[in-house]
Amino acid sequence: MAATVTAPAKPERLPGSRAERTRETENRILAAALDSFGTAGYDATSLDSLAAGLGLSKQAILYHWPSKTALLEAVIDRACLDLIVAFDGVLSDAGSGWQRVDAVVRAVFRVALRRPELLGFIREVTRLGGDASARIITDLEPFVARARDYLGREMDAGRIRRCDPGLLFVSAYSTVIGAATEVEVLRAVGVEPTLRSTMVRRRELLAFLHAAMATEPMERQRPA
Amino acid sequence: MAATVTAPAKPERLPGSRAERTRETENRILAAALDSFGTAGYDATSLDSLAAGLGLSKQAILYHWPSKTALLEAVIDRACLDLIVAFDGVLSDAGSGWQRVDAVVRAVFRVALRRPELLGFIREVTRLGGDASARIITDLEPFVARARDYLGREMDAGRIRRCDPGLLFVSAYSTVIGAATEVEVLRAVGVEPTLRSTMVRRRELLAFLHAAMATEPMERQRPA
DNA sequence: GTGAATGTTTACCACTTGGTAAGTGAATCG
DNA sequence: CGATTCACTTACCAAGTGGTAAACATTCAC
Repeated sequence: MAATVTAPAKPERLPGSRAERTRETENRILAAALDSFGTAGYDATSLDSLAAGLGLSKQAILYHWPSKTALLEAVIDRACLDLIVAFDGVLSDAGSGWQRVDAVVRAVFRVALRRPELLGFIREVTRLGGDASARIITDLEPFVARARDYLGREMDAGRIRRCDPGLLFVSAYSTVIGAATEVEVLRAVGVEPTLRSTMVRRRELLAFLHAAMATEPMERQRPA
Repeated sequence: MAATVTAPAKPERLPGSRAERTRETENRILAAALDSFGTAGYDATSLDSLAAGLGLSKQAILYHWPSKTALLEAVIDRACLDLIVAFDGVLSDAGSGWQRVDAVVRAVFRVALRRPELLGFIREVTRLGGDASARIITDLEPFVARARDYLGREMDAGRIRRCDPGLLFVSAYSTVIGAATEVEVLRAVGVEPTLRSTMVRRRELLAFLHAAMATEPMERQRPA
């Protein structure tokens, strides 16, 4: 017995103007590419599989971007935009002193939990090197500059141990990204990536960072 | 005028027994693969290019290992062996307390300078995930266990801030590996990877780690 | 409604990939 | 010496790669 499907067979027409629909398509492609690039890796992602996952043909992708590397560049810009959006609030209105570092670390872990592919993608791009790395660095430059300036100001205020802001930034960056993304390494030391352990890890990391950077004793954490 | 080449045209026969020569060939393949996997990446390395760089044909490689993944596994074992060799002395006879961490960090930077592809390869394998990650974790397990035990003992002795040894290990691992390998990120903050800056970076990182981990003030560094 | 722009598909291509099959010359062994 | 094993090469293949060309359907502008 043939089931009578209520929904019509072929329409599947999304609402909105043509421009809106194409923008929507491009967004879907960018999101899927970001996900696959960030988890499977750039080389391991073929345009065919990418398109198949979206119910499109490869040439649909190549219509919106002329080549795979052009798509990569678009994904880089998108990822950086997402990052800036995710951190902008935190960097702007979070209080001064250690609260700010605390807020940033929390934001990183939030991103690592909700959008792990985003951090994985950043790491993947820095691994690819070449033009891709250059582009991501350019995109995030104002971001990095703000962080470095902040660290410099906090040092001047005596709240953070004085040292080279750039190098301190790299140390903190590696530590945070590593703790948030090195799932395999965590497994190696017997830490399963559960939600609970992630929270423990974050607290542990904050203690680590505070001990490494701050000069004042850690303030009381915000009440649970 | 044809130059009279003193060396005979075709012999190029390496000395040693047949077994020795094949072992030599396998070592050369493993070294080249480790290098390419660690810098260009596993996916970006084709057996053809690998063989061409060695003056061999691809099938020569497939003679010694039945597939590319089998070669990867062999390279993983080799890389872990190299790592253990590079660190064994340091972990055994280095003094107690903070000197030991100090010695380990120095060893990591030594490796990062002399054999950057080795650390890059470790990172690449943890990125690949799956069986490869499992294998590297198994290979390095005794190593990690020693490090964790050491951290635990130092905590008991009150020389290192008490916390979860596994998580502390991950933090220290990410920080050290990141500082040693994240060249692109370093460039982003304006740190060019020169020898001089590397030494500064190492000192900076040691201060960072010491502040994060130790309970006692840092001892005088060994005289230059 | 008509024609043009737009988004997408089918068809195709040159090239590279990991891997197989068969052959070859030298080293080794009886 | 002769047979065999060994290390390796040439020849080849099916599958997949990024990318091009052209046809097609839909939507928009007029």
